[in-house]
Amino acid sequence: MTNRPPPVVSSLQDLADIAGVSRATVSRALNDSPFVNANTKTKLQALARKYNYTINRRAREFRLRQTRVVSVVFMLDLHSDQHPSDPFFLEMLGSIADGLASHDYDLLLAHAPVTDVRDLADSRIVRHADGVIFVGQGEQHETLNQLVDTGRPIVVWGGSAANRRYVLVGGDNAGGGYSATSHLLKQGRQRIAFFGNTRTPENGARFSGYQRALTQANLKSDQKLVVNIPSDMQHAQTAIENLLNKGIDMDAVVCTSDVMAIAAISALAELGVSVPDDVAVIGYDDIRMASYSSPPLTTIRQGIQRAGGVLVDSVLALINGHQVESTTLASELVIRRSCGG
Amino acid sequence: MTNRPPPVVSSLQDLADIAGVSRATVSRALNDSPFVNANTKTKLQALARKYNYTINRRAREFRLRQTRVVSVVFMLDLHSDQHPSDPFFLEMLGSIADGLASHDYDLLLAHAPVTDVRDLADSRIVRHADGVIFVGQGEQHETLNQLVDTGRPIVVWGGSAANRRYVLVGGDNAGGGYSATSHLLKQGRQRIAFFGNTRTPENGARFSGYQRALTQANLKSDQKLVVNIPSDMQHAQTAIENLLNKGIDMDAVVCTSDVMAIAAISALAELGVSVPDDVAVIGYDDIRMASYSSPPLTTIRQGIQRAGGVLVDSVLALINGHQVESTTLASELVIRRSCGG
DNA sequence: TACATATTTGCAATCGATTGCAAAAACACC
DNA sequence: GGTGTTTTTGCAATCGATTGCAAATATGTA
Repeated sequence: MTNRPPPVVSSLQDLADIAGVSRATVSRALNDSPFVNANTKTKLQALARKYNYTINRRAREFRLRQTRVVSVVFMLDLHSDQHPSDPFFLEMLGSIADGLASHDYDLLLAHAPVTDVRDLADSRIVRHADGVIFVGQGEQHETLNQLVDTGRPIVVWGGSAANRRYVLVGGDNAGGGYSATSHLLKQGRQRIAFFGNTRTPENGARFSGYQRALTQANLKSDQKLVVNIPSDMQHAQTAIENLLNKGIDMDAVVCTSDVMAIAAISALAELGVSVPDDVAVIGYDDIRMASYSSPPLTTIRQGIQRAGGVLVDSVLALINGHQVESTTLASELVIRRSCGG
Repeated sequence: MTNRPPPVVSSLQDLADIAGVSRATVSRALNDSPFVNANTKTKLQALARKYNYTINRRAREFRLRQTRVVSVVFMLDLHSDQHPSDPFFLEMLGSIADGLASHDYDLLLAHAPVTDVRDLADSRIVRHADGVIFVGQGEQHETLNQLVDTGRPIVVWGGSAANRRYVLVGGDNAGGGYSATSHLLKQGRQRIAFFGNTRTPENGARFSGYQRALTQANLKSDQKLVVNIPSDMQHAQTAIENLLNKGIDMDAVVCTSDVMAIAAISALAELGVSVPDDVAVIGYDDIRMASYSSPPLTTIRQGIQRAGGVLVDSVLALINGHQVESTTLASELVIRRSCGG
């Protein structure tokens, strides 16, 4: 087929030589500049396709001093020594990846838990990216505030917190906590436990919703039922075991994540407590597995798919120097069998 | 504290000017070259720290024509329209991320399902990275073979397949399928179903192990019990419903992933079938949730943590021009309640 | 045709780090 | 001090794309 010895085209100059124009013109043509004759432009673009040439990204980024990379940092709970294994992260990551890809940005995945702003600001995660998306605030609210002062475009998924200076995207956590709890109350549950690390803004808000629902039902929250633990499976399991061992009366649990709820249900079942008959359990996030667990999980749906898009749009807007407002996405109660649905 | 007006140090030249040497010397000093006087070297390194200067990665990569980036591509099942939500992916990703980070490489996450090699070879995923790790082969064995011919360093997590030319890292799938099945047989189960897409090399091997165990027990595999479906929750659920609706006799299910097993258990429970009393279920991967589901899941453990390290070491060795052997990691049966263990 | 104006194109500097080669400095030894 | 080695350092070219400015070409008008 191809009997022409294929010249190696590895730079604008090569293509310019073939076309008999200057590399400046080729550069402009491929970047769709208005200062190039329309015919020339089409011809050069066709030529680039023909020789399977694409602009050298490294050279371009070097010259333009940009990276076209956005870092994604998952804020791990420092009190939980586990690697992230919550599918919520994966679903969020997928949704962010899609959003970035559709804008031709790359996604740099950060791994390390974050403690010090200085370290962070100097790190590759931040320096080597045009912007950063943080998923969750952990207990690093103030760190994030300081980071925004360095002028870096950053966007955070999480809950609202006092004196916030960074752009926030998040669900309606107070509303979610409220509707979860009041749903259980409507079912006649009275002794409702709350599992989660309330020091994070997201969970703090969910907890306040939980309390509001109790107050509204003329119930007082019982400190013995409020279990302040990292949102992972191990802690949820242990918490159930502790409550049952101590013989604390309880007929429902509100968890701040679906994986906690799933682990709680398993722990209850292992100890012979029936879900939902004896104890109802409700999760948070509506990860895909929520509808496939045993029993299927009642939960608060956060629009994870939409979240990724909003996070990406926000960070790209910041990168392009625009003003960006924080966003709150609606949360929605999804009723399934785990609370007697 | 700092009363000296802080000079902005943004290039080797700036630092060289301050130190009164040439930028060549600074470059060599910061790269720990042996051709620099030890004193000079320490002095310059201290200076760099003091002025909070780090080498401009973009410039360096441009000059060196490397990226220090490794792409990770999750091979999605083309017959499954779902985004990845299997925690196996997340755990694998975390383990790869750690491995790369410890070698100072970045992780570029690829999103799109892959069909055509040409597209892939031209894509940013491949061009913009020094190497690529594929997680799973899907049904793209031949595509991967062709891609390796382009001379790119690629490493694949998966199962062995005929005429393979790429470097493979994987578990002992035939062994895993065999030990899962023979464990069930030892428990007296006779009508054992198999769920999974056997067209992928990994699952093909697991299926062959399943068959070998049956043959060894003088049982013939029943086509009605072999359900060829993508390894996701939706399909597993539907498969259970179909089998039960058709009244097909069965007392156990071997699944090619834990999420399938979890969904199968849920579907069975919803239809009033007890696990493990009526039907035993066994999964694959030993994701963290396996031990927290209801009932806890018997499964085949793949050393996911170790896998990431091996994948990373292999791809970096390829990038550095070394010869690399394929690796098979041991698989291990983990017995929990879901099969009566 | 001559001149003014608008469109296109090319020249050449630039981004910051690396490295082959040559020059300079340090050292060794007589 | 002179000469030969070995260590250090500096010079300057290079990677590939972008862009301000000037030059060239095309177009319009009298």
